[in-house]
Amino acid sequence: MPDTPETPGPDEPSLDEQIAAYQREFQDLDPQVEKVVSALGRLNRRMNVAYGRQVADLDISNTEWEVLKTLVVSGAPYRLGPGELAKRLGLTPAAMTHRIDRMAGEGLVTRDRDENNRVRVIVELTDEGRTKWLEAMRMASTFEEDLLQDLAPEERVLLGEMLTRLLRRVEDAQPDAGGRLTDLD
Amino acid sequence: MPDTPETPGPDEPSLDEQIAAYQREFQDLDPQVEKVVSALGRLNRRMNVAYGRQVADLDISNTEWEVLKTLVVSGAPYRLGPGELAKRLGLTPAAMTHRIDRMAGEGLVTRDRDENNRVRVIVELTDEGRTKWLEAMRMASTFEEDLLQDLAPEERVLLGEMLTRLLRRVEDAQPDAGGRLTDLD
DNA sequence: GCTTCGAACTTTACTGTTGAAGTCTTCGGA
DNA sequence: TCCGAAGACTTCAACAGTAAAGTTCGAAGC
Repeated sequence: MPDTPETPGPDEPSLDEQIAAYQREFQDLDPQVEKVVSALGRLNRRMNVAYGRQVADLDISNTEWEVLKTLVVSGAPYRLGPGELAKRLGLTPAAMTHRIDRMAGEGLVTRDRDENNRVRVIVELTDEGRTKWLEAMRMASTFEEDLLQDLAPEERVLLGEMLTRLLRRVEDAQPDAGGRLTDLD
Repeated sequence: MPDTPETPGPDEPSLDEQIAAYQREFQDLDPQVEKVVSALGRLNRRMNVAYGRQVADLDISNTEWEVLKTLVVSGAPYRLGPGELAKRLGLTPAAMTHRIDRMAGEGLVTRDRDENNRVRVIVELTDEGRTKWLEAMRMASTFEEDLLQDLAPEERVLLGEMLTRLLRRVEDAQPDAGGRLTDLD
């Protein structure tokens, strides 16, 4: 039997137990804030595991799926350079080189020199890559619909809106020396 | 200049642009659902980068901080076996062995054989490890407070409650063959 | 009291990522 | 035109993680 990375935290303490433990050690912790943050973290871990399992059925990895998504989002003709891909995925260019190697080998993308500027490289989605993306997307959207099944339509909108507000706070914050999230506007 | 992994997605398309792109390629995508899911993903990526930068000031890595948190949550006397730690962190035991090696070398934890059952190993938080956790927690809670500054107190509670509902859906779902999230109760 | 089984790590080989150095091309002066 | 600097990858060495095999101890049968 393989040493599986094991579904994260099977008998890990519940969210409330976890927060209670933190409060015992660190009194001025705001439990409301901590609940939001901890739930976000756990939710994401679980979701990534679920996505990974699903796309594995298509013989691609979670990381390859990320690349496919990025190319699709860039729109037709589904082309980006390795550097741009790396930036958008938060990877080093070196990692991107290897990832593209693999994916080109699997026929998900092609890698070619830009004839107009021979320093540049163009990574382009193949039809197979586009098909894989579509299949993954279909599976993902089913999963996501299941995940949100307990939320009424208005709640979904509200949740999306609140998360967007948080996102705006992190994304628009200029890299402040002290690491504080500065006021916008 | 080092090849930095670069703050994820500096000029990545906005959330709405991204969703619009998906819809062009995959018509029956529910934009409300997708907005929630994409915002969750992005938020988490940004937050992890931010945490990583903050704890780096304490000379620990994000992954080491995870271990410290897990031990603190377990409560006094802050002891767990490598296997249990691995399970809670979603890692293989092998990875845990190396992580503990490193952390023991840095004085954040101790590693000892259990005298009552010499197959078992006990990882215990040191005072230094506990101090690091506390400092990291202080920085994190400031950041989290900043992050949530645009939400009114009632909104924070509501957000936490909705996220908990989603979490319940993923955590309680039995590993269903088809990957569907089954109905509970 | 052996022996076998199973549990709890550890070790080894391989894969993927980072950080730093190297290569190749383009561009902007001297 | 030629040179130097900058940009865009790629290569290389070190490190972290996974999978699978190995080790060691404890427990359960015979």
